[in-house]
Amino acid sequence: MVEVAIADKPGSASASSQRQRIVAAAIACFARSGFHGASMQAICAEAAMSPGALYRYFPSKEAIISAIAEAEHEAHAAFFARMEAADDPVEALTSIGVEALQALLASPTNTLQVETMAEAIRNPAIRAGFQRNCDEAAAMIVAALRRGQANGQVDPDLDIEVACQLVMALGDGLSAHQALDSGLSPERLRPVLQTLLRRFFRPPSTS
Amino acid sequence: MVEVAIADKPGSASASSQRQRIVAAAIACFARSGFHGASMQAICAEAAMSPGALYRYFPSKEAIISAIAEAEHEAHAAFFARMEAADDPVEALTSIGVEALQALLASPTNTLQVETMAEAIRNPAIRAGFQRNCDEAAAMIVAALRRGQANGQVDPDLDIEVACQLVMALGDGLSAHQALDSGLSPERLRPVLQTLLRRFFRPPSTS
DNA sequence: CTTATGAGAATGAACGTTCGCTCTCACAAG
DNA sequence: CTTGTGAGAGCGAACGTTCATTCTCATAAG
Repeated sequence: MVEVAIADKPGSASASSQRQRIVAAAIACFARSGFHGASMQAICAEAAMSPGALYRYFPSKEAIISAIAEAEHEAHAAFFARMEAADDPVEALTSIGVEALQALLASPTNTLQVETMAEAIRNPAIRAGFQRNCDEAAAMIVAALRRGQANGQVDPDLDIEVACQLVMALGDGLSAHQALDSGLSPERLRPVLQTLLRRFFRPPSTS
Repeated sequence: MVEVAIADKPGSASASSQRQRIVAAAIACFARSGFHGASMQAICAEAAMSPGALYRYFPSKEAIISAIAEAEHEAHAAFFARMEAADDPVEALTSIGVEALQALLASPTNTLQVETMAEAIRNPAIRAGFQRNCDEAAAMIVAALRRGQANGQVDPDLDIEVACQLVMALGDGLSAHQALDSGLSPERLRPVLQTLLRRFFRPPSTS
């Protein structure tokens, strides 16, 4: 599924491409059965690889989980980095939210979001990654909203930090609900989400 | 922790009180280690009961999980039932949201919310319960908001069903975030949440 | 030959669950 | 009152399975 572009070592199959093969297989298995429900044997089968070979590239199951969480972190970061360049933070939040949800719909990682959160509650390594993720995203969103306040695009009386937490919680909640069922199509969601964000963040009409 | 009020059978300890003892112990263990991380031995130890005794009251681990999910369902239903009697659906949503979050903070079930969602992705029985829960809550919220529209308390142009999904996702996201880190105190949250819900749902000011 | 790579059986621990036994106690018989 | 009985409740060792991980050995490349 995921192919590597650059060669790593002149060996038959580069080490990093083997790792990526394992990660892709693990994502498929974890999405199917959860972190604890998927066995290493199943991951080995999915990757067409023996346990001995797999353990040459990852020291433990947890290391694979961490690698996946790290990859998710980078994907998230890419989304939120767009907040930095946005002219209008409110419209940017809407677009990013809808697009992230659309991307999730077409990805095998959609169920892993909830899985990762559940794992983060108990696994300190995952938890640390999750919080770092949250903190980085929050920093970008808060900064963008503060800029918006300075530009008159965002209500200056809002408690921006709490508002940011609310918006991030909304995003995670939406991704969870969407992984579960929710015949909620992005097309139908978009205008309502846009209304919510605009009314929430825009300065009360004094015109 | 949980005491039974009505006698069940003239036996020394009533069957239903034993079940409640097991459920309470299981909640503690699941909150500590997750559904799959907690062993039956650990639940037995927490309940001060042997495996043989425990299996007299529950046929399997999954049955305990289902019983907990069912109990959560009833707790949720109690919250959302208040929507029916509310004069103002927007203010009711705010109060219910803050109170539910406060109740969660003081309860051992706070981390179970995420756990249950993760389990619902894969376990059909849990999933069915979760969806039933969602559907019932959505029905009440939608009905209340429709009444609000008729009374001029809610923007008549809103897509109420989608708006309801958004609000429920927000609630689940908040409970998840609060189980994970929660520098978010209910006192600080309340006014911001109130602002969000009011601005989202109220008719745009035409006064 | 040396070294990196992989296969796959083996390992020991831990799991959910079961089973046979013991204990307790209400109650009837003597 | 004492004794016998039967059933419900509980105990905890043991079972079979599955898991993550490791070990040994074969193979291919340099």
